[in-house]
Amino acid sequence: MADVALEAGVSGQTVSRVSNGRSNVDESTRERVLEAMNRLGYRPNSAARALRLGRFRSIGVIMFTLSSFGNMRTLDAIASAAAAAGYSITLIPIAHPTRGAVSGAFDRLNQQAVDGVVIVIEAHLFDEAHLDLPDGLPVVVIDSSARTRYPVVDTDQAEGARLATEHLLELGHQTVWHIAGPAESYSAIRRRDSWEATLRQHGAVVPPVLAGDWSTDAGYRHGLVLAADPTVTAIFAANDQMALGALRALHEAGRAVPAEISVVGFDDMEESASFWPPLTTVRQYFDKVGARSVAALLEGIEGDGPVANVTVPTRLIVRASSGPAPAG
Amino acid sequence: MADVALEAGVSGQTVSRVSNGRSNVDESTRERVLEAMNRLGYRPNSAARALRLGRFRSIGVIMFTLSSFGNMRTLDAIASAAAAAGYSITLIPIAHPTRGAVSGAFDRLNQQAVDGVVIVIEAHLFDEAHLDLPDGLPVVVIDSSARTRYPVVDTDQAEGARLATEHLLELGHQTVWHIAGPAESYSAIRRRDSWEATLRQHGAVVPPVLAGDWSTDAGYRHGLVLAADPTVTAIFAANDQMALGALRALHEAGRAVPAEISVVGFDDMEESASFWPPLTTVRQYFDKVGARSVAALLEGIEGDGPVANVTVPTRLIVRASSGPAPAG
DNA sequence: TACAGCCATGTTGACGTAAACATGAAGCAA
DNA sequence: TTGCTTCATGTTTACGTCAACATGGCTGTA
Repeated sequence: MADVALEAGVSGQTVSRVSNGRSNVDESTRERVLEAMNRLGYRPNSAARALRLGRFRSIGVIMFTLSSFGNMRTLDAIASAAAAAGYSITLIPIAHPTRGAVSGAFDRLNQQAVDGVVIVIEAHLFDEAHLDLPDGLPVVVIDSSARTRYPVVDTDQAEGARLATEHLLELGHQTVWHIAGPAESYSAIRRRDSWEATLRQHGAVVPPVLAGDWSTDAGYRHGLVLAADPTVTAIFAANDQMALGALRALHEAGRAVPAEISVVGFDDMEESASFWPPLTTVRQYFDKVGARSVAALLEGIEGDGPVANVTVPTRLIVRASSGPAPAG
Repeated sequence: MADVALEAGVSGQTVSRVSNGRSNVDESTRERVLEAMNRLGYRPNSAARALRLGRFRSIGVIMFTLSSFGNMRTLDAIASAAAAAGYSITLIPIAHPTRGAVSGAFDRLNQQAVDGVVIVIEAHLFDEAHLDLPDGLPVVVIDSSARTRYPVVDTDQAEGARLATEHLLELGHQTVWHIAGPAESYSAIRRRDSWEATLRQHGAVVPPVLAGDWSTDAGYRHGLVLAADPTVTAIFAANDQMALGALRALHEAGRAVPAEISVVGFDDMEESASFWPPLTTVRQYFDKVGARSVAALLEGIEGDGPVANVTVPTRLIVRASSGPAPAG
């Protein structure tokens, strides 16, 4: 900065004013300074600026696997929203979801230069009592328990599961089998609970829950079992990947979809419309979740009032994998 | 820091030494300082540290869509490798891949607090002449032209396409049709070129290239056309999503896979093994690409010598979607 | 002319840290 | 004992920026 000031024949303060777009600088001076900046390739030092201002203009995002469809879309939306607000994203991945790793990540976070944090951890794995985020650091949680002391932004899991289950019941199926997500996942639990509640509400028998782990393999394994059971006519998988695995199992077993068995997923991945048959599923608006969480966080950072929770609705996308229950 | 120093009855410098784990501090003093830190909830200020050291311990990642399978896996690997080296990741997304947006991202980058940058932009969209990264800022490019002045880490696209094409030729197919990626993508071009070269090398006819855009829709559209052509017996799609779209088109047209037509993809997404039929494909090791690019970048940041390019091999994963050419 | 008010610009200092140098005590060999 | 080394710790300073205050020229009015 001093070099620029020298080059332009002004003081450092004037350079600072120009670089921050302040109005009280003479036009000719401003141009001289800008030219000097270009000539010298001046870049404001963000560390010094952050030190001075006490703000980093950066948002931390804590995530487990990036490799899940939903997390990725959410991250994308968070990044876009943050960029639009002039914030950058600092990614804090947690490779192995052990409690120790989570604590470690939070410790590292304390050292990070962030003004706020979005936590995208769906599991019970972090015990809030044990993680001490710096006081006053705004936090927003995505896809977790509502029992946290931080604001929560989340998809309406219960509504989505209800839509899927009712869709199948309305097609005339006696009941709906459920391939669930892992027991540690809040969203998996909420989908399962809502599936069960919807069945009861409609007076349908509640079959045993099939525990999965979001993977195609889990869907495949349970799909093989279900395919062998002639009484099964409708399956609701807790995500599209498990639905895909189930579809494969049904194909291998020679069961027709949807003529003999209907399958419904959850997520609406880009590929789901091209599965064979194209998958009926519950669409989640991850982009909206991401955008809303950033908005909430920014309110926490720049605003003053308390931040409200946000629930994002879902939508049932009906495709060829679900159809009327077979006669008889 | 001053408070901690006062509380522990030492100088700020000693606090600094403790906080950096230096060895030349008496054990009793160290404990006293650590205790004071805990009592006061002291967190080192990363901005001040960065200002003093001129290092941020952060790596910038510039990406187009996060929502592509490969990018996501790569980002995951980059994040893990960076975390292992004590670096954090600053994500710089480019929402709309126009040239202006790219330049904007680079401008923003200049303001960012990063020690190096990984560029994951596969298209020609950025003209190096026009983007002025700060001199001396280490850069590694993933999945781009080898004509950049920066080190490149990339999957061996040509080898992968050759493996796929030869696999089909060896199964007795007269030739192989290709659903290509977008013309702006370097990796798409390399796969196409290698496909073509392999066909020629084996004396096979080279059918017209079918231009796609990575999407399942593109695969579906071209798949419908190919399904209607009785001479087509083998399809090599430039990625798994287009292969999935093609599979759907073939199903709809009632063409048997692989009895009548074989299909091979590229990427090996997690879902590909569960497609119907399970997809033969070329596996890319995105995690390796990510890890290597971070290693290369760190060498550029912390090392001194020139950084070499890295090529990561691929592997053909044979599944049920490819089989011998139909007789006659 | 005199004085107030405004505006562009300059000067000073502080943000929190760590490198460089300084100090002083303890240990050890001649 | 003397002189030299080693090691823990303290002091000073600079990193680059920007807020706060200071300065000085210009304009307009009484």
